[in-house]
Amino acid sequence: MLISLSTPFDIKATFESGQPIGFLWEKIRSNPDMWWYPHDKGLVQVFESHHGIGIAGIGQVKDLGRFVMETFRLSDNTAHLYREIGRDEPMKKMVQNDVGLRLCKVGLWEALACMIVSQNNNIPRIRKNVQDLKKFGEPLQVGSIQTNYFPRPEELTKKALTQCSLGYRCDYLWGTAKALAAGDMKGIEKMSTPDAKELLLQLPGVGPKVADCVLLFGLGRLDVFPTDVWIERAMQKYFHVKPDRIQAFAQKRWGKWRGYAQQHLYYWALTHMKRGESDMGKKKKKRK
DNA sequence: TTCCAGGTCCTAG
DNA sequence: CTAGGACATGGA
Repeated sequence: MLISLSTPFDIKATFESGQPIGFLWEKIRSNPDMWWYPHDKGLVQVFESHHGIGIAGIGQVKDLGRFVMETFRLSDNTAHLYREIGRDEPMKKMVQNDVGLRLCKVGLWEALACMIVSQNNNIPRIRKNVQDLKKFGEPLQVGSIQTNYFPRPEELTKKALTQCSLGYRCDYLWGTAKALAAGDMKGIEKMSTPDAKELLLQLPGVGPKVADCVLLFGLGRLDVFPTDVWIERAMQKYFHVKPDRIQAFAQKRWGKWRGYAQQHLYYWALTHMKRGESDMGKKKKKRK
């Protein structure tokens, strides 16, 4: 089964813009423009073809269409929403520069695991940590491809986690896995965004930033604006907004689509800004 | 050797 | 309630 997309889809921007999907999916070494992930009893592949973007189900993949629609949010009217959030500069140029950047949805647990691991960590290592976690999921063989499903919370053990070099995040992830296995997040999908956030904040290792990311990438809520160091720097540089004003500003300017605005701003910062670029003083660490 | 990385937690004031 | 440091790990 093969799906051909007509909407803009930039593989690199989508998978390498710091979203959980880019940490969870695997990239083929010989072809950096091909990515895959286990689904149902087979694999879903995304790749570049002569006609544009192709998405294929390899092996037994029952509901490929629905999975693809949900994961890549293909029913979002991006043309309309980009017009809305891109009314003025500089967001206009940021959105137009990355029109093919898809905001992707993964499972709640997968989003939690990725974002807990991401704190005070760098993107290449986050990816490595998340891929290491897959060693503890069920194996899957499709043709010559050998991979694993991402492990369910109840499949993890404390001992297994300590083998993933997660550092101090290990205890956070273990605590969160136990909470999910115990059903602590039950019903969160149907809750309002503020209520869902309050519930997420109960989990160990989940603060405001991780909670917002989980709301955005794991629950598909667009009415959040996750703010990390990059967003702070970019908001200061491009919008002259100080950290304590970011939330109010984003809500007023980009409204219910601010999750999309955030992702484009983040990717812009990632690809256009240097590390220390900002007029805000950075906090320094001291020796013990 | 020192600094940094899509932050959170804990403590002191 | 707010500010500041600790927290593991590995790459530059």
